[in-house]
Amino acid sequence: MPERHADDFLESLGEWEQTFMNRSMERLIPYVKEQGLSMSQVGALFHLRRIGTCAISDIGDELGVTNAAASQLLDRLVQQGLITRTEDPSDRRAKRIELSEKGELVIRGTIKARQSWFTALSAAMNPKERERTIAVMRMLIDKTRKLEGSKP
Amino acid sequence: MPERHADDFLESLGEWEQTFMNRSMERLIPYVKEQGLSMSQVGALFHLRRIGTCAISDIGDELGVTNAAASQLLDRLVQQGLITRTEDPSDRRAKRIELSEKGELVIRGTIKARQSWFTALSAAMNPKERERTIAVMRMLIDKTRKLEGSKP
DNA sequence: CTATAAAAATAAGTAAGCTTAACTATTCAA
DNA sequence: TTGAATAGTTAAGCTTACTTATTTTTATAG
Repeated sequence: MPERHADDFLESLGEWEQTFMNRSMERLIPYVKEQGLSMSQVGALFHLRRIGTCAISDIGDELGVTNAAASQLLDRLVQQGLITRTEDPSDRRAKRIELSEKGELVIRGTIKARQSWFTALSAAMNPKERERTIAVMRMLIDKTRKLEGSKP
Repeated sequence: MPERHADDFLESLGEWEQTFMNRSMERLIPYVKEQGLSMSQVGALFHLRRIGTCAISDIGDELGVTNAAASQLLDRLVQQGLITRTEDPSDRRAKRIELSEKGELVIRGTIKARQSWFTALSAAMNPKERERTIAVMRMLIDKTRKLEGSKP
């Protein structure tokens, strides 16, 4: 009955998602707050990091908002020195949005905050368990990236 | 060199987190938008579901905001029929905040949206791989729940 | 060269989400 | 029973995050 296996798979993955998110958010929320940022801003920084240097409208598309909204959001990030906004030399109508060094540091900080509980989890496992987990994680990462419509 | 293993563990878990989040957000963002909700509101609903029936101030603590802010946020959710706010019979100063049926449905919808890519992932795996994944996930869930300061 | 399209910025207006401060209602302890 | 503490709401004011509509600059097709 492979059906059963498939259901168990969805269930355990879903439950893991819940557990994972709860743990990660626990530290992320106060960290973002103390950095004086909003969740939207952090979200935008992450999208930017993922898609790399891009135009204003790309961020808007990504976040599902109008270009006007994206322009304003990014403007606030420029003011905080988290991104740079330069003219695209190949099309002077467009702007190139890029993470600044400070922005990269903030992202690293949020990742660190989110993942701060990883070490405790690691410590609660023996080498064999860690090894099995690494193998499964790598497989999942690989398979997920190969899914249709996958982003780089 | 157990050090090496531990590093690999943190790295693969971190990378999985990134991949996972990207995938989950991709569908969550448009879903939340079309429901006419904000990310904050969805976040509040999830906290409420996790901690169960509670007081206004509990939500405030959870989200790291003042009671006034929590009161206003919850008021908007009451207006949308997503939660109920009733007087606590044992202490009439306090209110009992509870998810409504509609709120529960919205939560299920966001979970479904977030996890919509799970089936494609499952399909990309063979039974043996799924089995190994289930075992690892269950172990991770179990160990994470046992971490110090774990929430119910 | 001109008309049109495209990218971004700006203006004006709205709602959400936050703060502090003041206020109401209730509980509880001296 | 009075007085302090607690739970929540309300008011006023601010910023963020959005919208639509308009404007500016640049690119491109005819």
